[in-house]
Amino acid sequence: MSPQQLDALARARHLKITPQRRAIVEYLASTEHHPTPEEILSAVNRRFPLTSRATVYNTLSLLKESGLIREVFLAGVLRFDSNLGPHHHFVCRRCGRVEDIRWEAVKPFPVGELPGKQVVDSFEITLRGLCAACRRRT
Amino acid sequence: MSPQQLDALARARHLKITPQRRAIVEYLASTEHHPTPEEILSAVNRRFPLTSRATVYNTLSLLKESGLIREVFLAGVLRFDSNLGPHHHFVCRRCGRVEDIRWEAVKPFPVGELPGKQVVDSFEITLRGLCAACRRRT
DNA sequence: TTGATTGCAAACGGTTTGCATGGGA
DNA sequence: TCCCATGCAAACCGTTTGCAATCAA
Repeated sequence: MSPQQLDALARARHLKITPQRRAIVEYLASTEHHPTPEEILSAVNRRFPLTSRATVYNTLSLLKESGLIREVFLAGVLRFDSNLGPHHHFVCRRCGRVEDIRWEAVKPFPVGELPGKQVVDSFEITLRGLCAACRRRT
Repeated sequence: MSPQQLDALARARHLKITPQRRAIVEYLASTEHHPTPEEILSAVNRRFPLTSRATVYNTLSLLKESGLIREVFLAGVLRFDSNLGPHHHFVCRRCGRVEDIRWEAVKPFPVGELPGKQVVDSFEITLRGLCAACRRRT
């Protein structure tokens, strides 16, 4: 997701580009870390100190509904991911850090029908273990 | 997990077997559905109408710490799974139903080191789509 | 100008905690 | 008897909502 996409979205849906929205979008686009709403709030307020929690939540759900970011629940925590390409997630069981894992690093699972007649249209793999930094620290 | 395991746990850790704990364990052992704490509370209270929310949460964390049940967050909802064997989960995007998927139904992912030097010790696959019942109802 | 967006604060829902009572071992 | 376990209610935490004030278009 990029700030230009925000402009396009604003034009398409007659939305306003406020400083708050711009700051949130820029922050999300700048990090590969998967921030929680609270982290987004404090990151944004470091630059533009008058954004409220409600605005952060509003903007996040707007971006999510427009498909510019993805919502991901990892270990019971709500996070937002601006990497829209297919990838998996790695969660460090020591420090809680979340990292993206290249799609090709994991054998693909064929989307389709399961033995129980369910139709699978998407799936996600969450890997758990120790991140490189925590391994060194062991 | 079985009621006998509860007895063994009680003896090993000097814990008491109360009617509430017994009811919770029996309910968990009886269902393949992945109940939330609230569902467990009302199921248990249908039989033994004086179990409090706090007792349900206490007992669940006790069982979890003893390894008799597994905690699983699916779509932001806390659920408990008494199926301890390796398996995956399917979440129906229409009705929210959660089903176990046989481990062998999905190609295994080799646990080990990733390109980014993370060490993976476990992983979970969450499949999303339509369950058999919702497919028919479409 | 005007309606979308904002900040604030209250409400909310699920989970946790503190504490006095009660009941297994 | 002695604590462990319980019920209750309050506290807590992240998320949502209602509303009057504000500001981008």
